[in-house]
Amino acid sequence: MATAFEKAGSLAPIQRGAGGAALREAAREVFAERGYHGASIRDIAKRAGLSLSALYYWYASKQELFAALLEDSVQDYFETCDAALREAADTPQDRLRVLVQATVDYRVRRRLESIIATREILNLEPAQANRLVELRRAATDLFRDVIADGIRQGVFDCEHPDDSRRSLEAACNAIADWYDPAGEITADQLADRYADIALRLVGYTRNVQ
Amino acid sequence: MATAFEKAGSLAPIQRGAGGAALREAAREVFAERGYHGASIRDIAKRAGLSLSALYYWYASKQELFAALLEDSVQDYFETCDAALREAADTPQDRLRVLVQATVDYRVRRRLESIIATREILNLEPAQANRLVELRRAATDLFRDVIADGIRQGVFDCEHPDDSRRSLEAACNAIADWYDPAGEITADQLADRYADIALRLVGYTRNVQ
Amino acid sequence: MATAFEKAGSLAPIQRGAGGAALREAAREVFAERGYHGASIRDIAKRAGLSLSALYYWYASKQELFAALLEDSVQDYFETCDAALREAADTPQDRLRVLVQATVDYRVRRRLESIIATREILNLEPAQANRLVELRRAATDLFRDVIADGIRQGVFDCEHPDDSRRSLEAACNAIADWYDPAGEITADQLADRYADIALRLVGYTRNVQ
Amino acid sequence: MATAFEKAGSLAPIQRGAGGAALREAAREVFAERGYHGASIRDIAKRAGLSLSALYYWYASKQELFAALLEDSVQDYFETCDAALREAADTPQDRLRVLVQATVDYRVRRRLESIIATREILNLEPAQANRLVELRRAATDLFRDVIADGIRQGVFDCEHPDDSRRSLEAACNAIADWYDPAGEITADQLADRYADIALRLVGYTRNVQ
DNA sequence: AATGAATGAGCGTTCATTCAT
DNA sequence: TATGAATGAACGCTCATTCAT
Repeated sequence: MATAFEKAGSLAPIQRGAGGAALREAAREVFAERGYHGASIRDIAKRAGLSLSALYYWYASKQELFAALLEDSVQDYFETCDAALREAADTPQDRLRVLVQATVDYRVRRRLESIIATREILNLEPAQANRLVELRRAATDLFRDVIADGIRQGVFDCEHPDDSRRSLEAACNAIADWYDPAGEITADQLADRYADIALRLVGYTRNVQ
Repeated sequence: MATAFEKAGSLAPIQRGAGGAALREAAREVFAERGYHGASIRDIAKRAGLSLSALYYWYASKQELFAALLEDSVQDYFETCDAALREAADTPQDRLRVLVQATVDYRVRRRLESIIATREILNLEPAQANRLVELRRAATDLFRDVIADGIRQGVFDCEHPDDSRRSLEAACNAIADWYDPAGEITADQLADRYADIALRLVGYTRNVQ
Repeated sequence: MATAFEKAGSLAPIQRGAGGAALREAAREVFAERGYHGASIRDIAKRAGLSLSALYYWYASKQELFAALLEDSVQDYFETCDAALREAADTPQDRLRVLVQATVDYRVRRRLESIIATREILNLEPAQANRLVELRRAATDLFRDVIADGIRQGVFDCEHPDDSRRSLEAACNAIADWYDPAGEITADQLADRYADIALRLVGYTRNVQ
Repeated sequence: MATAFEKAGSLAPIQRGAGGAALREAAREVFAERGYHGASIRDIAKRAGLSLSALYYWYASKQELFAALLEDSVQDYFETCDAALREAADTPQDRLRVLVQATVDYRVRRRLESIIATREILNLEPAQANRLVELRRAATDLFRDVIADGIRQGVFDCEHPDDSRRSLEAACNAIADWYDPAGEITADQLADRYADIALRLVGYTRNVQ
């Protein structure tokens, strides 16, 4: 059973050598709360229970810490989508369904990083930003391809597929903004609902009506 | 009958004048490009072609300039929605349609403020933030009410109306992020497409199929 | 008559608008005492009787303040030499004599800058450093040319003119390190003595023996 | 008879060892390149191929490493001068000649330390600085005494012996700034030339003309 | 004899803001 | 209506140094 002290979590004294992980965790929270420019490295270090200079032992700069966070998270998203697709049945409707489920899962599981990545990617320095924009575009392409397949096969009815896709991605992104992990809706339930929403958006008619 | 706009109340009219307008215009751009904390009032004053001190003649602080921008923009949104609703036919499907069209129109017309309001509202000081969150909730209520009406009247088929509404609002918000005013899609075309998307999201079947 | 308060000089409150001059004066002293890296801009601002941020109103950076100091001083030296040569009689011995006198005058008159320029020029950023090295080389060329003339005309007897020149310049440079402006030797006396030293170094025999 | 070196006393011998030697070598270079304050012990440790902490095994502080370097070098200078004087003929002109040759030899052989000692002695803490200033004064006395002897014996003709001495020392010091060990002039050649310069400076006429 | 991890003080710089005119 | 000059607080970061192993 967690003691009050353990619940305080990030305020507990950090074990020697565990500074890097504590900093990443603190950075996640502070960047999500205050944004890149609003977050000071003093805040982050303090929340991690470390001195300011310890941050520079683990990361070369605020920017590098920030980039490590996003890189890790976006990579995770892409791999989550990829894995989901590999196990999906080979119909567009099922592939779209698992893609959305993977996305919702990711938005809930890595809620803070999602918020950061959506809101703050412009604050990455060009080199890193390009890498992540590339990865993000690859994820977008997964959606685009599945939708295009569905239309080609006649199972999706959708005059402006890009609008549907953009709406769908925006809807999924927004989950991170309002979802309450302590609330009553489980991630799985939410994933199912958003999969239904997705099929509506692309005009898949058979199992919705 | 009091409109949603009137219910939300109003502030003293924003001070107008050559310098003030130049500052608001510059602030719009700089806040949108770099975010609240990333934007410095030196940048804003310079872009407005004014001295740093002049900014303090027009606005008491960075925060007030920021708030004025958002306030102005959110009021505009309400007026737009209100006007649209007043002229709409009295069916849920038509009311939802004009609501979405008004929203899209606003997102395109006030693109930069939209981006700012979506991304940076956390940087408002509590008093102002509460006002705007209130206004925003009022906007959300317009959608909620219309959707609830449609369901009650049996013209919308929608198991989780809150999810549909949130998806719809997120989709509309996102337009500001990708829409290119110099591109080929006109705001009216886009508004129509998103009205269709809205009706799909709420399960309005008659004039879509 | 100077009051005790006026003597304290740099500690007196600075008149509004006079910050730039006070900063240059303070920088002169602190850079000379502690070197470029040893001098902190907080020290400089404090000695100038200004806040740290005021320094940044007048100069864009520590480096720029430093460069302004050296630029001004080296320029002064070059002009001093040039002016002296224009009024000198046209014999090598007289030209060398006024050149040395001008140099001694400069080393005494701008003692602190001399120390800084000699010791710290490597701490200038390349662009500025190149400019100053160029100016310095021009001054060195004045010496080189005069000595070469004297040898060609047979009035100087000097097997290794570059060694003589380097020794002479080093001797003059060093004056800034030990000269006490409050001591008994006047700058003019010193200039005469060093002119004699110069003529010995180049082997000018007629009026020395 | 106690030599100047013995009079100045000596410190405990510097600790020797692989790591320590590598550190001193690295420190020599880095201090010479960037000055005391501009050199970081991280740079020094890295150039020595050791960890930062290892530096603290060998030296108690940056200051101690710095002092060890200068101490070592100045002691070397004294031994060089002493040895040279012991083998010199007992005339002022020969004693001055070997003193200058020893000095030039030292400036060339210990070029980097020479630069450091000349430029950075102010950065020594008082205790150490006093010791070295004392040693330096002892060196100056060697010159002063020889010159005074020469004047007393009538072989030097020199109205302001202190100016001659200061010029001579400055000229020798400066060698470290421009001498190129890979160039064409050997240290011995240079030593001869500077010995001639010295005799000119003090007005020794017989074997120069 | 050496290391990886951490610290507190201070660095140069920028920030939003205010003062005097 | 504006400006030029100044401020105190905070920023991201580096410093010499120490601790635990």
